[in-house]
Amino acid sequence: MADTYHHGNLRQALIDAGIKIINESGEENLSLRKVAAACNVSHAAPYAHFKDKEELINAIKNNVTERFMEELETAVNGKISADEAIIAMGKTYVTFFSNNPDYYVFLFGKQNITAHLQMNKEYKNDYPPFLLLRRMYLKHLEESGQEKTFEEQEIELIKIWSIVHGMASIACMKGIKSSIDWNNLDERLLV
Amino acid sequence: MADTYHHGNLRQALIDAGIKIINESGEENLSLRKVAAACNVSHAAPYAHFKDKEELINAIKNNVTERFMEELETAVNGKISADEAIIAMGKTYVTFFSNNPDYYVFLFGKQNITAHLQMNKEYKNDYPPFLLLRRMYLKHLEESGQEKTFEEQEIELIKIWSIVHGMASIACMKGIKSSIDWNNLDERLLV
DNA sequence: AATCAATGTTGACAGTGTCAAGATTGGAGC
DNA sequence: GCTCCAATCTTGACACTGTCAACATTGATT
Repeated sequence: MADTYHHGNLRQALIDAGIKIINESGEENLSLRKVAAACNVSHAAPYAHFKDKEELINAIKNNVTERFMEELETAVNGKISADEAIIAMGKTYVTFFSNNPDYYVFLFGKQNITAHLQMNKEYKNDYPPFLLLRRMYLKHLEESGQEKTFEEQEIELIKIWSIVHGMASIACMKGIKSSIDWNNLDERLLV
Repeated sequence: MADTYHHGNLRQALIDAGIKIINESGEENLSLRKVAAACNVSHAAPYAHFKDKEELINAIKNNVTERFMEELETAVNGKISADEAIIAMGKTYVTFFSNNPDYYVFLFGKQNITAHLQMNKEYKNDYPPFLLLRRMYLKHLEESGQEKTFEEQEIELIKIWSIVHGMASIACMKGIKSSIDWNNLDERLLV
């Protein structure tokens, strides 16, 4: 038990402990009771901060997504053209999950992203990485002087994202990461 | 309890019951005890046929993969050129998982495909859909008179597969299925 | 007919998510 | 300072899970 009855910032401590457990032994090893124990707190204490096990997991997802977004934004910053920025995003996307396959499975594994967004209360508008991609894509259209309907834009966006997402998915698999680099990514992203 | 002490073909019955449960209420609702109960059999009976819960799940995966392969092969059969066949495969791939999002999450959700292959004892060589794609791709190279090293082939193959896999992944998400058709799939698959 | 390996049952164990009831606390208002 | 309340945490319980060991039943082989 902790020195004080009240922990201070148990909510964030639970999230951090959860991430640590996932990194060390995978999501299947994450239990509310272990997370609580890691924070020196009784097994039902998390229920003061999270309605569910699911709600804790979503909080962790948001936390990981924030770290991901930081990398994406540094990759995009400094790039002059939108085309460069999109390619850089794609590479960062793939690299990030290559380096953290646990995160990939954790984020996209059990439930699809749409479901994740629905659960997500803090990010009520959209999935942040996707928003960033849309911004860059609109810039790309502008720079290349193309005109597209909203519908066309959305479809093209989803396709670009599908490709990057699929590549990341594959890149996470064992053995592939080392033997492949996505150097002609641009040929496929911007047709 | 069943009429007879010995069930007859409990192994397959367990697999079928497992698939039914997954379709009706998702994988998170699948437990050994429920599967056993669905077969009118005691809670420990599955252990005569599967070492683990994981081993039952892998058996179910193989079963679903077989059904998937049947659709892929009918899609490919009858196509004259390899290019047509590859596009048809891609569309079937996306359509199959659009129609069965539960299967997608189940097959590719928790563990990546490589891990799935390692667990898989019956299909010791490779993942069948990937083998089919490789056959078609080699035919494509032949037909278009291209020469590539083995290394180049493998990389290109993985990239094609990444794209299709990513598209299927996206297509599984709610709302997207209806508003998008991958009609210019060919522009991306065979660069 | 006897025997054995395969198959199925029963009972137990530790671990899980969840809830209800109560204990402890910091802080707002007096 | 004191009271009181809402937030936080503990304790104890419940049903459910995967897994194992010990035992029961069976079909097939010898």
